[in-house]
Amino acid sequence: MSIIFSRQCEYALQAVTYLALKPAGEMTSIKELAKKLDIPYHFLGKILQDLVYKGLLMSQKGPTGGFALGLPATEITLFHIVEAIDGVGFNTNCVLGFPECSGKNPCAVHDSWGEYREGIYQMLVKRNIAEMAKAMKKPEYAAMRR
Amino acid sequence: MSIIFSRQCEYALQAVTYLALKPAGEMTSIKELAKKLDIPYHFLGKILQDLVYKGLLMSQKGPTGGFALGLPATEITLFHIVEAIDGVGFNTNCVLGFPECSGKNPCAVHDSWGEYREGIYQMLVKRNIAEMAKAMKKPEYAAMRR
DNA sequence: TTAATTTAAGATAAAATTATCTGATTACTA
DNA sequence: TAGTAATCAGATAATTTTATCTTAAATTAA
Repeated sequence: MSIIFSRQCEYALQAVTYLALKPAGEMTSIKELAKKLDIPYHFLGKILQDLVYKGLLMSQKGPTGGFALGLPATEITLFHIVEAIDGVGFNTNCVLGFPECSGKNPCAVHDSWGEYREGIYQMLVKRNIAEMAKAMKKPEYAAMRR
Repeated sequence: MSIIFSRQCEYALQAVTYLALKPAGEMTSIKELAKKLDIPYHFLGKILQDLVYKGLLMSQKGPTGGFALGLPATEITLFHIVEAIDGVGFNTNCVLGFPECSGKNPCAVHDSWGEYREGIYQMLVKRNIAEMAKAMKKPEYAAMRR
């Protein structure tokens, strides 16, 4: 299957977006996130831990504990999350896997892929979680929030 | 790791390109392909079998046997190979994995991703193996052919 | 016809990713 | 202080992808 981001990364993007829909400062439990977003509980726990470690989220233990954004939603870009979970390998290697392909020795699609790659990169850098959350607020997305 | 095409798919693209560099009608063994392209022998065998089944390659058993293109190199597009190995899932689902995202209920990057996806699709459809092979003929790519 | 060489095919193994289980630690509340 | 609910952390399991092993079947050539 052709894919861009790992499942972990998709889960992370969804969870962080969900958190951005919450009132500032409110903590949300893994339980709620896993249930509403249909993500495996413990797997999600690991991912959130990772995001806390990277500073994108904050967490608190105990009753009333949970997770919340570690930065203002407008300051968390999609790229921050992708980078934290998947790393940035996607903008270095040949898209077709040719080991010899490089700027000096481009394969036949090297240049056009370069443009798309840069465009995608810019998309990730420019779009933040507040924007993602705003799109999710539409009534059609009600399922995500309840 | 962020990735677009599976490793199998990368191997397939490289092997077919290698075959396109050979004189028409000449058979090339898995052994040679695996060695020159540094791809695991038996794994490559499976992939080539698949491509034969899909009609993109032809094969012959016995001494002097091997694999060759099943169509003129100009008629095998990158998309043919990607489709045969990875399927076409990459141009249907939300790039960020949001289950509710669709044309009716777009996530914040739905539209821009749509443009890149279409561009990448066109790139795959328009570029054929003859073009890939031509790029590989440069001296810098000598490693691929010997 | 026999030996050698190659693909075909199925079983198995290894590695990576995804998912689950268990117990420890922390913190709130009654 | 005790109980409860939550994250933290490590081990384990399941699944998928990648890779290997073995044997069979086909084809060529001596």
